[in-house]
Amino acid sequence: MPTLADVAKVAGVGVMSVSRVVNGTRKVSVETEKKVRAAIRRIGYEPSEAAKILKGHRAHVLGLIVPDIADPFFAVCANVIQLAAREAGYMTLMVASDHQATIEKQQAELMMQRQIAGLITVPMVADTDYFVRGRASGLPIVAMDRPLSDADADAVIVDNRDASMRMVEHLLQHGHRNILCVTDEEKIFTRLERLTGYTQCMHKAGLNTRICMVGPVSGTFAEQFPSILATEPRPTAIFALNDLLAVEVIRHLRHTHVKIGHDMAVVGFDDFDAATLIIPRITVVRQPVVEMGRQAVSMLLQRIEGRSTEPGKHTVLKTELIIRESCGCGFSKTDMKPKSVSGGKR
Amino acid sequence: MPTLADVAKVAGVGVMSVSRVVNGTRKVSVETEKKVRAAIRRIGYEPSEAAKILKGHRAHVLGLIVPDIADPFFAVCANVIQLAAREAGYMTLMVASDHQATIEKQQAELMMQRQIAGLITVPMVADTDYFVRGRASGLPIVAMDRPLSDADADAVIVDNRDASMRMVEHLLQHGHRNILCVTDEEKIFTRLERLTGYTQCMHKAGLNTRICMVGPVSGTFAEQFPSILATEPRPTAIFALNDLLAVEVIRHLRHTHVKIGHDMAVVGFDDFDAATLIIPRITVVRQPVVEMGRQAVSMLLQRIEGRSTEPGKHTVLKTELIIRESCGCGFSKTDMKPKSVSGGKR
DNA sequence: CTGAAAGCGCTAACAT
DNA sequence: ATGTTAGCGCTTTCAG
Repeated sequence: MPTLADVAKVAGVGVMSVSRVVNGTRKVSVETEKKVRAAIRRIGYEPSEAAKILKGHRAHVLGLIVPDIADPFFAVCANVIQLAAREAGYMTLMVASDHQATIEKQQAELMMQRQIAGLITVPMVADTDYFVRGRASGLPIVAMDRPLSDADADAVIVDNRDASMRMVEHLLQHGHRNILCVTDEEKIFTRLERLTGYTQCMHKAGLNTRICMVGPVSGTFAEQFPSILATEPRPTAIFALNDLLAVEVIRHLRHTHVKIGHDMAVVGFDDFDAATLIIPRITVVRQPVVEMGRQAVSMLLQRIEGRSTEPGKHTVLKTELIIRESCGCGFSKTDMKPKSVSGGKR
Repeated sequence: MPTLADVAKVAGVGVMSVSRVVNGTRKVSVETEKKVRAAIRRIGYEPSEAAKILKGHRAHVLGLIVPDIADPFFAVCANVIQLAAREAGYMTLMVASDHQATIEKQQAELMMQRQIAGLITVPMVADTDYFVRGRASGLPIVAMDRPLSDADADAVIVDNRDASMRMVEHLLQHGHRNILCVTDEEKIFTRLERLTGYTQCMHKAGLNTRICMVGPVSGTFAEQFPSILATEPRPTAIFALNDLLAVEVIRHLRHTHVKIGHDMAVVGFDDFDAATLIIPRITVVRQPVVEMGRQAVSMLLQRIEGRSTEPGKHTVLKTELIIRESCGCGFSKTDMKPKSVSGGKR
């Protein structure tokens, strides 16, 4: 591993001239530059990031914490983020918090020790102390999918509540009055917002809410659904608050031969591959996953490069209602065309 | 940021005592240790990895290169690997090569510059020069999903050819004689092996092969399928060589109202969520994704910790034929039970 | 415009 | 068992 000093020796100049050429820190005579460049190529010099960090610089590395990399939603996010980071000259230290705030915190601190230039996180709790310490030490942080309570944090989120309301409204227009909302036990921002959207919309229409909570404590959807069906008034539509829940619901419905779209309308939050393979195809709220990732990196880079010093901004991205057939909407020629699913470019 | 020297000063001992306590390098008197530990806690010391790297140590970081993090197969791999790495005290530098050998190489070299302790890669070409340079500099490398031609490389792969043969055999047992194999234009190990398995099995049975290549050059499946159907003998079964291709096939079949399982048997390689949501459910070859990731990390750690110095081993993992209904097999009570999909723990 | 020296935090090697 | 020193590769500072 040749060092800066080696280059200097070969080029016959001082170390600082080499440093200046490499970093373009200051003016250097054309002749010196030529000699240095030649020497660099000749011995194959590559700067040591470790030495720079030791001198107080930050690593050209971004940190990324998501709950689960295997989750299609986060996988697409992670992919975009890593790509954008690479294009900007950064590598990505990526970790799954496994939905645990303790792991999230621990990994965030390890990343800080490594002098990452910035951090993108899908925080498990809105009130993280590592975030405060991070900001204190000047580390830019962008929250994704869920905001941080700290007013100084940038965040990229979507209009969860609004999306939820639009979806429920659509169901109401189909004449549904008893809409079951399926959620899980996680008390996270997105779920809560979506639930609120559902509740508000139902109440505004003068209707009762009906919520099925799925999870280790409450049990699976399959376990709870029979008794839900047995209780009047029977729901005629199901709104699943994320892709995983939608899949669970659909799977159970298929198993029990409840005909989706006929016996029971089914709609979901998050678009997923299977949504267009099933007949009828599932109506969903689509989140702009790719855009979210791009935005997060863009905001982070702004902070890193010191271009922005204002207090934290919340970028709220628009969701899209993808009306297909599972809500009761009829088939249409254009609707039946197989569309490429966003984010699945391969 | 308190340093080792700071701790030494506060504890009233020499720097090396502190270093020894922190790293457990050598015996230290109980008293000194107590003083040091107290001082560390008091001023909140945390070791600087950069300084260690400068001293010639390696970072406690693993590199991971996959073609595409958004691809469900690799997303699950990545998740497992990152988890196993974390459990072993390593962070993971993760990057998508976007199926391009140039990006793979470039990122691998950046990782090496950062002094990663080991690298797991899904190589785009079997013959990478960065790998050679890596080994030369003592960097352990494990290839995943596809082997490297270098005999000294560890690899974790599956029995692609055998799996393919078993699948085709199953189709033959159903009485199919004209089986269409759908593949893509990527000339990668897995695809080639699976194709070979198909071809060998067909030839062994005295049957002709029929291959539909999908890609930018050849065109989409939808474009080619009509003419395939028009040509005698008409295929009665389709074998898609990966999950993405299977989805493309299924989507087109749905669109053209070809009834899967009745008009046309459809089977795939790689299990995917949608496979069990569709009726009939899709018969597939399941790869042990989680096991692959775990194995890769385990092999890498062995090398890193110097426990193994033998030449490269190829670990070949067994695949599993998941017989469902799309191949023509009848429904059975146990088969209909919704199973949890491996790797999707959330 | 260029160079020399000091030092970032750590540990290997050598004292004690 | 413990302390001291030198130096990893780089940049900041100060002198030319």
